[in-house]
Amino acid sequence: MNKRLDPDMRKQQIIEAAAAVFARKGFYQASMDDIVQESGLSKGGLYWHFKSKDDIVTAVLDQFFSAEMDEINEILMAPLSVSEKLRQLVTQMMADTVEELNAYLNIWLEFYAVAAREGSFRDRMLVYMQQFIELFALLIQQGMDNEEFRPINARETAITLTAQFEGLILLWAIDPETMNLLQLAETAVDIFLEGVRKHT
Amino acid sequence: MNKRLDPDMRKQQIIEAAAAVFARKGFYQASMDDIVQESGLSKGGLYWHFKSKDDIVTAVLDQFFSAEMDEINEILMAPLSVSEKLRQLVTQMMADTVEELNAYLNIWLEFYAVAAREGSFRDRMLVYMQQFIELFALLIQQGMDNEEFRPINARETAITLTAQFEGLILLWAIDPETMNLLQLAETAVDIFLEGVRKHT
Amino acid sequence: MNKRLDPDMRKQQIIEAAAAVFARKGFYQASMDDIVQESGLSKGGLYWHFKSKDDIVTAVLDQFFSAEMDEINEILMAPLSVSEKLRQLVTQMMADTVEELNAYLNIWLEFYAVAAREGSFRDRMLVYMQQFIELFALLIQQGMDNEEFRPINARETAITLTAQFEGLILLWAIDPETMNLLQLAETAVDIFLEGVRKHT
Amino acid sequence: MNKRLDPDMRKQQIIEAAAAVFARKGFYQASMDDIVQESGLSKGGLYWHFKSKDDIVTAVLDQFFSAEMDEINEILMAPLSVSEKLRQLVTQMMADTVEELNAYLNIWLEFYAVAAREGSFRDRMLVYMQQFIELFALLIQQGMDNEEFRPINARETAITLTAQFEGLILLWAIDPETMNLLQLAETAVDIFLEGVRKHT
DNA sequence: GATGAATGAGTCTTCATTCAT
DNA sequence: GATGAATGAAGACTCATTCAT
Repeated sequence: MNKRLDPDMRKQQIIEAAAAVFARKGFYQASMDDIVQESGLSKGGLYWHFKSKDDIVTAVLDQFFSAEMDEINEILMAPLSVSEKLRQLVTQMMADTVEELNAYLNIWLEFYAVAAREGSFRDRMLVYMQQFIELFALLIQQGMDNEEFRPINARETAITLTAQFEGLILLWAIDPETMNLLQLAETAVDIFLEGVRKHT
Repeated sequence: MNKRLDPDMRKQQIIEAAAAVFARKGFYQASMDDIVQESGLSKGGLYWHFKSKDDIVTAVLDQFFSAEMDEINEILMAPLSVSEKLRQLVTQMMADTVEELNAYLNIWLEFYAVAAREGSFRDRMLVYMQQFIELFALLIQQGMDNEEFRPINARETAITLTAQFEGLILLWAIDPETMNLLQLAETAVDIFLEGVRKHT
Repeated sequence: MNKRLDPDMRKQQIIEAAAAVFARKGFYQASMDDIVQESGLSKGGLYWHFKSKDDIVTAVLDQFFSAEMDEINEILMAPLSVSEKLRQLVTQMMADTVEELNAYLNIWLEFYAVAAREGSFRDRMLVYMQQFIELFALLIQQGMDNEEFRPINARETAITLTAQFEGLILLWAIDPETMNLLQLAETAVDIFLEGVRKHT
Repeated sequence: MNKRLDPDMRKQQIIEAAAAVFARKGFYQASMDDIVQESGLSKGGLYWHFKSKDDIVTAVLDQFFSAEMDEINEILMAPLSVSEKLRQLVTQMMADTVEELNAYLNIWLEFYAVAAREGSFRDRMLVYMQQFIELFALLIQQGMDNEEFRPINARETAITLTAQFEGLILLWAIDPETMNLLQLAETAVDIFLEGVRKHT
């Protein structure tokens, strides 16, 4: 269709089309033809840039992960108290989820499902999860060092905290009408911070 | 193969076969032929008892839900302090998850993914989630009435708590080797209980 | 369902149900389950009385033929001039077609289609057609003997006449809204009678 | 099998294969696999050019109709008396039927059956029938204007005439051994022309 | 006689992938 | 690089028929 774009831009174009289609239909429900139509390229064109459907799925997810990680890292750099950073993070991430990620939430959920079943996907997921947990663990360790938090196991607590937010997104994805994700997240942070804070 | 079972037992037989197949391959990856093979029945036999593949999926999930709800209800009836009940619940549910539910975890995750995308599934999911949240909310209300807990919004806290456990299961499903689900759950309850307890 | 009817009545019950279903869906579109439902009997019950679906189709058609032949014979016995008999026949048969046969017209048409393709059906059809033509031929011969008609080949003319009416029913079946079958049939007889009448 | 034909030729190739199969087995008895085999294309290839079995059926019939209409139109253009044109038409059409259409007669008959039952097919059939009747009506009107024919209702007579020929084909399709279609058609035209001719 | 659960070959259709152009 | 026609295995589902009860 459009001729001679930079190959990376073509890939990007395909990834975006695929993401839109996957969000609408799920990885396995979506067909290559759907992606063809959404992308405006031809069947052969897709296969020139990606060698299989799984390849496209993987590319979509990688892109998704790195976008999320970038954002988190940025917030963690800010010069705030640990408690404050946690609040920020929550506010920011949930606001993102509600706004722009909304459309891609389905992909997110489906990826958990697929990852739990298939090795190659799981490995990619693990890398991401571990980075995420690592960041939280550092933050928590910092909190203990500060004496903002009481002594706790940093890694376990980090996992717990990650789980808390993934879980909230999960529930909200099922019932966005009744639930206010931002408000719930704030309640969760409040309880968490109260639960780990050092009584003086 | 086997002839003339009680119709309910046949349905049960099919549901179990289907659950096993779904756990292995996922709802959409699994074919009716897979279920045929696993169940030992014929294609037509399956369709005699269930009118479509979706019908089987739904039956598997309903069964799954009601089993879980039964167990939870049982624990909630026990004559314990609210904090103790919460600990019990966690210990019990996570132990279950690790042991018997293990095989069906994949189904669980995939159902979240599908539910976020398709109405009929979502509705079933909502009913379950609401029951679950409701139970937690009651427990928390009880905790406040007891003066075990400080004044908090019971429903929001219940959602938060549900999210915490669903989230933990989610993460653990991806990385069961490194994570100790029971231990993590206990850490989570500790923090939670500390976070909501009334200081005297 | 109902118990112990006379076997012939059971057969009749099945034939009627089948006729209704076939009219609605066609021989091949209709399933045995459709007939089961319409008849109120069970699957096994149907197969007790008829050994196959084709058997039921055949029975429906035989019944259909003999009903039509009876009616025609009756009219031919009446003490009228040949021209008058022809008019009567037409009036009667077309009125029947419009009224009661209406529902079964589809069967009629489909049977032609099947008969043109399959031996066993064709043979049954032939017997009926030949009887029909034979009757017309006799009538026409009578007309010549009477000197109502000019000398013509009785058999060929009979076939021609049969074709005329079958053809009218055919066209009308496709477009019953615009066509008035009775009127058309009268026009056809008029032209025919004028075409064969002896000028004196 | 063959690669890269002109798309229209491919469609034509499929239509011809399908027509052959339908003639042999009927629309509903024929399977897509039969057409695949007859056409030498693959399953996917068929579905690339036609989106469903019904689509193929429709294409076969459209082609069939237009071929027939072309031929008729040609004859009607000839500079002959109306009576002569009618004779020509009959001779030509019946000769065609006997020769080349022979193989496709079954399709013709089955289409009547299906058309009487299903809307989309009926509509296509109606268009064709109306064109056909229209042509005859014009011819008859011409005959009256010429004073070849006595005053009659042109449309009704046209329908009658159409019915006469469709009917003859119908009967002949059931019993081609005993009947001489050409001869019968001539007898029919004779009687018809005598029945409508103006006595001077 | 009658029931309805069970069978399994067969149906139409989809879809990831390939490849001649 | 790109196209889109072609492939064929696989999918969900149907249905005439059988047979234990």
